[in-house]
Amino acid sequence: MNYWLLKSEPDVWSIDQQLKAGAKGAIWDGVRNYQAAKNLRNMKTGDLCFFYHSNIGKEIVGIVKVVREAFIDPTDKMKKFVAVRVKFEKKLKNPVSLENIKKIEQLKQLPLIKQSRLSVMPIDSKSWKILNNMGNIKINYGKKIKKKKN
DNA sequence: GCCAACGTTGGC
DNA sequence: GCCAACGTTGGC
Repeated sequence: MNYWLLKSEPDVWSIDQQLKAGAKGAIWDGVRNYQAAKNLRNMKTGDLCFFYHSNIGKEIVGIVKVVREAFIDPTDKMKKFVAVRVKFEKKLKNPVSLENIKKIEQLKQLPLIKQSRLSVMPIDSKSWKILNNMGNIKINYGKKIKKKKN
């Protein structure tokens, strides 16, 4: 099983829209970058992907599962690029922000940080675990805790 | 095949 | 809204 990260601008396609798409899932199309497309081609049914909101939010908000492996992107007239189908798996209890990811030494090597424009990327299993923990357990990442007034 | 010009993505 | 970092395109 391999792990991935998919980026989407939430005003174009968000985790909530993915949720509404239900068990059949939705096509992940529109990728027009060879490196990203190569990653799509390497996805296998059952692989898990983080769902990242770019631009607005800049955080990992959930997890989706690959339910159909790469096929010709129906929106690509040239028929050069591929799409996959993914279904909603879950939302993270605490979205993991880019800001916090950057604070973790082991995560600084991720393409998310190093290649900010790549929209489909592999996530090694160690990083996957770290990010999952960050998403499920509330941790204070070096920020001062806001004290309650009164 | 090189590279300048242009277009796009995405963080800030 | 700006701009850095990429990717792509097209003239040569």
